This record gives sequence, C-alpha cells and structure tokens, in this order.
Amino acid sequence: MKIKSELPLALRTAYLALHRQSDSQFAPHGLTADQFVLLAALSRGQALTQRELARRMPSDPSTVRAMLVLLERHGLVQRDTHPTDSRARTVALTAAGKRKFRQLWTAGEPIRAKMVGSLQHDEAETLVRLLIKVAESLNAVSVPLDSETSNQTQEVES
Amino acid sequence: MKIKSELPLALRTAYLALHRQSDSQFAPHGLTADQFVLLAALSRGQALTQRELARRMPSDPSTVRAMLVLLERHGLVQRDTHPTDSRARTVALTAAGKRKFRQLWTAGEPIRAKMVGSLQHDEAETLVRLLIKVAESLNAVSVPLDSETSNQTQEVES
DNA sequence: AAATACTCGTGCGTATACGCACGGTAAATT
DNA sequence: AATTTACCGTGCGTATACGCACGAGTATTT
Repeated sequence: MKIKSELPLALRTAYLALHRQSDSQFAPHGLTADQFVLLAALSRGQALTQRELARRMPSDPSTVRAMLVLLERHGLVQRDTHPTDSRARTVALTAAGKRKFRQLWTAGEPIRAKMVGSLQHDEAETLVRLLIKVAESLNAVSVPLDSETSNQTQEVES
Repeated sequence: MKIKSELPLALRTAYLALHRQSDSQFAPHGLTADQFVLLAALSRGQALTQRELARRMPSDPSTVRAMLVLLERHGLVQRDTHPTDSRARTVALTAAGKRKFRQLWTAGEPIRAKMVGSLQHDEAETLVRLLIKVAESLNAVSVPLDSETSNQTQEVES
C-alpha cells in the first residue's frame, strides 16, 4: 500500500510549509507562528492554566512555559497565581496581547486564503475532518512495542 | 468561513501527533522521527548532495547539516566530496545505516497502520492528495505583504 | 582572461518540541 | 489525621527548524 507510506511525508511537507509561511509572514510583527497559535488559544479561553493551554495548542507544558516567559517579557501575556490551586498559574492576554493577536490574525489571512483557495469547498471540509480523524487515531492508544497483544485496543473517551 | 480558520490547527495537531508517536516509537532504537525521514530520503536516492537531500525531506540545509553531523558520528551515513563540484558533498547511507533504516521502517509500521486504519481506503488517498495540494499552494510564490494581486483570492471575513 | 553572479556548505543565534526529574501542593486513601 | 498518590510548574539536556552571513568554488557574462 503506497498511500500508507506516503501519508506521513505528505503530512510533514504540508505542515512545514504552513509553518514556514507563517513564520515569514509574522516575522515583521516580531512573533513566530507558534506564538500565534498560543495567542489564539488564549484569545478563546481566558484564565487558562499553563497545562490546559498546552493541551489546546497542542503542545508540551514545558515548551509552553518557555514561550510564556518570552511572551510575558514582551508584555503580551500575564501570569497570575491560580485563585484556588496554589500550584497552578492562570494565563491571560494583556491588552497589548489582544491587539497583537488581532494584528496577526489579519496578517495571516492571506495564508489561510491560499490554503483553502486551492481547494473546493467540500474538499476543505473533508481535509479538516480527515486530519482530525488521523490525529485522534494516533493519540488514541499506545502502539505496542513489538509483537503480541494483538488487538487489545481499548477506547477511553466516549 | 470556519473551516478556513480550523485547517491550520488541524494540520498542526495531526503532524505533531505523528511526530510524537514516531519519536517515542523510534527512541528505543536511538533515533528520532526526523532522522528517520532523512534516512528514508537517502535510502531512495544515494549520492545526494546535502542541498538535494534537504529539498527532499523537506527541510533546511543548515538543519540537515546538523543532523548529518550526528548521524555520521553514529556511523549511519557517510559524506564524501563531490566528484565534480568541490563545493558540494555527497551523502550516502553506510551499511549500518541501511540496516538501521530497515529496522525503523518495521518499527514504524504500527504507526502507519494506525493512521491509515482509521480511514476508508479512498479517504487515505484523498487525504494525501489534498495535503499535497495544500503544500503546493503554500509553497507557490510568496504571499504579498499587503497589496492585492487580484488573482482569485477573495476576501472572506472570519 | 577577468569580473560578476550564483551556489554549496558552514557557523551562529533564536525559538520550538519534548522527555525527565525535582519540589511543592492538592486530592484520595487508609 | 496521616500517608499515599496524583498533578502543576520549573529547570535541564538534546534535537529540530530556520534565517543570516561568510568563505570558497562554480557558472555566466563581458
């Protein structure tokens, strides 16, 4: 099955192309593509904990922390201690952060238009649906390390 | 158009899921997901220059160089000076490199099976086709910084 | 042949991506 | 209440990803 072996590279190629284009488009604004993803996640759910933010990116908690340190230094986000859980910290956009995010949203529009523009309307929907499906199947369970265990695939989730 | 704004995140999510799974699957073998991509590219075209190799990954020449330094140290690849162009260097898998690649190919099979397994047969083909389409449209020409260009990029609000 | 333009690899700096381990705190168990 | 367990953020180490600039070599033009 050729398709099976081509899918990973196709996915990689498309993602890296998106990432590069975004980086170059956002660079004049002083931000990276990933920082934009973080700001976007924050703009839709204020007062998130760092872990919850990481889950939504999705990204690693320790990566998110490094990004937050930078963004906080630039005055785009603010971190406060969680009201009830003293371990956690809540993260929120500052006024400057919200402004910057709107700026980048506009700056990124040509890229989004380009991606979707080459597709039929239903193709775009199909693509998103299949990508989500693939991501879910990958995140589902752990791949058995070698042999055996056949199909013990359990479904968590509902 | 909601789809347009969801596509980038869906693409990111799927790719990172693949990358994480691959990394964890290859870790016992002492290699990373990206190193596997490099070995795969080499296994299908020997005696590539570093730039050509980078083009096929696809990746950045300076990134590829760093990876080659590591892989060469591990004895998986070999770099020689190009026969006719003294600026360039040709890269090839060593015997150990070929062996390692076959090992990883097998180790990665469950991941590929998982990705494709959640899809209908025609869906997998569609997905690959659409990913390639998106990547091409992103790589084609640079996005104008602000002017219009009028082709067919219509403005759509979020 | 000489000057110019282009290309290859390298080195450097910054930002991600992630695993792992540690200290502190909350939640669950006894 | 005391203990165990689970979870949050942090710090550290390694590997990518990419831009940029430099030196050396090749190709093109004059």
